[in-house]
Amino acid sequence: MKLPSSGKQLTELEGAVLATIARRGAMTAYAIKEMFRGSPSGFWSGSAGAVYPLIKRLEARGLLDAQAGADGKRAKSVLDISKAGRAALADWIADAGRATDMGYDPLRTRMQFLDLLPPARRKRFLDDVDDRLMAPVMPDEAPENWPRLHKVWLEGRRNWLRRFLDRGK
Amino acid sequence: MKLPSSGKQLTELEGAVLATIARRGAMTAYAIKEMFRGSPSGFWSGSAGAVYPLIKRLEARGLLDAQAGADGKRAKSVLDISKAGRAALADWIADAGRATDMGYDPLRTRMQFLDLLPPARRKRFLDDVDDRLMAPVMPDEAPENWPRLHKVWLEGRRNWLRRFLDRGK
DNA sequence: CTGGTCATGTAACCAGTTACATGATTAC
DNA sequence: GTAATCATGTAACTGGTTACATGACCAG
Repeated sequence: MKLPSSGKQLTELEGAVLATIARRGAMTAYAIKEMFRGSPSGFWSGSAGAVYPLIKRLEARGLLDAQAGADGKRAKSVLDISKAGRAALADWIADAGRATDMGYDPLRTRMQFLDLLPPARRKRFLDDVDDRLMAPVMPDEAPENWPRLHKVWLEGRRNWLRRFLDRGK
Repeated sequence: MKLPSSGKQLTELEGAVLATIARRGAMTAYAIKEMFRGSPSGFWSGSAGAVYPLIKRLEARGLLDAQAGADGKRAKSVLDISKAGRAALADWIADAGRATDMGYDPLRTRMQFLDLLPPARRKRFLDDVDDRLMAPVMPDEAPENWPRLHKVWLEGRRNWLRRFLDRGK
């Protein structure tokens, strides 16, 4: 009704997959799956049941080109982003509306209801959270620019938490 | 296999609903639905198709008590949190593991792939995001403590964005 | 020749979504 | 009496999840 662009917009996972291929160059579905499995977010599990159907979808929409890659001798299909794929990707990234959506933040959600915990338990919880935010959880095989972003993100998160708690007196 | 507690853990929406009832006191499913419809997060739409089945689930698990409230004369069922519900709620809030999960952050995801945008478009995007983060989007009927949290959250977000961009040189 | 990794997939399930439907009550 | 809101639901769909299955290839 209000989307004059192509059919429907990419999901977050679809966009991220497309972006990964755009950056890394042609790769197999398996390689993509493995990259997401190693991501620091528990939100994307990189499960086969998500990735393979997703690839099929993107292919069907003409956003991915698959050529049968006889790299050693094993049959595998190597995926690359198409022209249309790049356009769709740019639209997905540059979508400021979606970018500024609040998203899904389990810490924020819980902070909202902190007062429902008895004080002792609340303190234990906050200490625990603080410890975990301090831990430099950095999976080895993360994409190159993840670590920096992740680090800055964690810092921001600690600052936010502190600020919120301080202002609450 | 590793959860000695009761059956299964609450989803984020289930936890938030339980918490809302705990804070507000007994209310109808409709009232809950309306509260979530007005939330600043596009993530929770407060759709009937989500809320009503969810209520049934919580009731069936004994976390909610429903009494038929003949308030005027209209038949409606007024929901209140049970003893077991309070316990489950506390466990859900105090779950530091889930609280420190990265969650689902459309801005973070896109920042990761900023370099894939042509410079001009990147600049437009970032300006647009900045504007939107400045806008004091404050729905009228938010729960009392949302506004403050939301404000601090937006501030933190702007700081993070700036820090990330600065450090990128 | 055996176990790990590459590679691709499917089936059953789950918790959401949109869209629709129904009816009672209330405000004007 | 009529339109908005209160109140509750259902049906069809979607994009994930876990768990399972299959087979080729490679290193020891």
